[in-house]
Amino acid sequence: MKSRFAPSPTGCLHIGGARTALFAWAWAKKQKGSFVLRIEDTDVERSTQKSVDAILDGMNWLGLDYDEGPFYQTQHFERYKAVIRQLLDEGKSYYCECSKERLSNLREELIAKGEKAMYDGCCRNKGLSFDHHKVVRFKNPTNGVVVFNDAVKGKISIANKELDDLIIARTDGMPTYNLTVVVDDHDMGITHVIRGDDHINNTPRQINLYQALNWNLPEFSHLPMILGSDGARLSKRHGAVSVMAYRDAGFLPEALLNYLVRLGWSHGDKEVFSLDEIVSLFDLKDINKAPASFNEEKLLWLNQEYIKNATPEYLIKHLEWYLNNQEISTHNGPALVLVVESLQQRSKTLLEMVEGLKMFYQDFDVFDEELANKQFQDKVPLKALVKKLKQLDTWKSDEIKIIIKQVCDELGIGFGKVGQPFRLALSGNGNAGNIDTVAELIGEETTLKRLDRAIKYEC
RNA sequence: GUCGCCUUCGUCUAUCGGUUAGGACCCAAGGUUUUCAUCCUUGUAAGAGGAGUUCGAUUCUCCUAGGCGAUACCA
Repeated sequence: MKSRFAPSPTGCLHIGGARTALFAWAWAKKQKGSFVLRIEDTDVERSTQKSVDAILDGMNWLGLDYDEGPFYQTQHFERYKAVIRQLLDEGKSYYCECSKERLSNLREELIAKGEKAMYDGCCRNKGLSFDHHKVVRFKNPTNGVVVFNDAVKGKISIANKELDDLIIARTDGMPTYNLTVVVDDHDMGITHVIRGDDHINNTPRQINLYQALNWNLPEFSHLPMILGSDGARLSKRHGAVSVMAYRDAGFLPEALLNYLVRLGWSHGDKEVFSLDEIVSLFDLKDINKAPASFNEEKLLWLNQEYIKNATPEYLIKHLEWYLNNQEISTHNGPALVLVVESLQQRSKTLLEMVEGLKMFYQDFDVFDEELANKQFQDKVPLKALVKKLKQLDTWKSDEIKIIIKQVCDELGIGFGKVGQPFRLALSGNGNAGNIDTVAELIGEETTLKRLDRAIKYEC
């Protein structure tokens, strides 16, 4: 058994492509088969090396490892030419000299008449010979019905009269998509073609090609599309569509993968799947037929679940990228493991976590004005706090907590009246966890320094 | 326009003819908590519409509507 992911390098790896890759990958792993990565770069006009790299990076970040490839279609030109030659020799294809103008006029005419825009077979029986201005068209059967059993959609049938003679080689000799997929899927021994359902309409054409070549058909699985929140096909205007943009936004790859696998697939009521569980539980028969809308809130929830349950060490591994990016050094400060631990329950993304850990390693310039004017109005609690903290022997969170309580008791005020300004004094923005833990981690010197600054703050 | 595919809470989904139609996200309320967050409890909310088939349809069939896709010398 062998499946493949076959993106065209005309942009980065996007959400939809990643899910297609994930499903093809999961099915191959589940079947103990092989997963192939094939770059479909026959459109040399639009394909770029940058896109190839972006796709590879995305696959790598997601952890979708391939057993074979990456293969590049541009390296298979000779093979495609040979197949086209064979089709021509066997009378299953022909040269066509119709100009693009004639074709577009024809299209307009047909549409105006309310008919389906198709090539009219003008050159089909002309017996034209090779020349550099001609394309090669495949003689699609003119009658009968192509029927195939899609593993997710079920039985699909399209009449041959709805299909025209498709171009398999351009005027410059370059083969086109429908020919190259068939040739490569056959040559590589792909048994399961798993792709987006925008390819359903191409499938009967490809099946006709398989048959003309006397090749065995693979099994087809057409995945429903991923839509944006407005029901339109997911695109840039819905926000981030690139996989790497989610990395940049602080998502863990397994959270994204978990979210993606649940888009169009389910296993009872189970929501959280480890990579191993995805592989062992995945089944093509559980894939939905209907398109699904991308919902970032649920992704965020999953990401938080993963952050909460990960080990600090694992998070640090991922955090390093953001830390380097923002040039944050964590060497002069509390142990990163402890800081990360203190932030795990309160970070939806790694980016939030980075924001939260800054206060332990960097000083801030100003207090949040609105909060400071409120919290630092009354300096008495802070002054009392400082006085007592200075007398502390061991700088430990439980000791600090006791002191805060003492201040509360002495002044006859609630914990919030002391804890809140204390929190703001240390963080600058009020975003911090257990204040005693934070104070312990931040250290005596810095804590007292920041408290002093808070006391001097002029409302 | 034509062809194809699709249609359960706002969103992701369960249900393989008989259920008070279940779970998750979101939202709301309450509890725990030193704010927030976490955690716990509870709540709101769905079978596109219409015909059949059947003792019984969310589930099977057909029609309509809507959505998406394809109609490229893109993939």
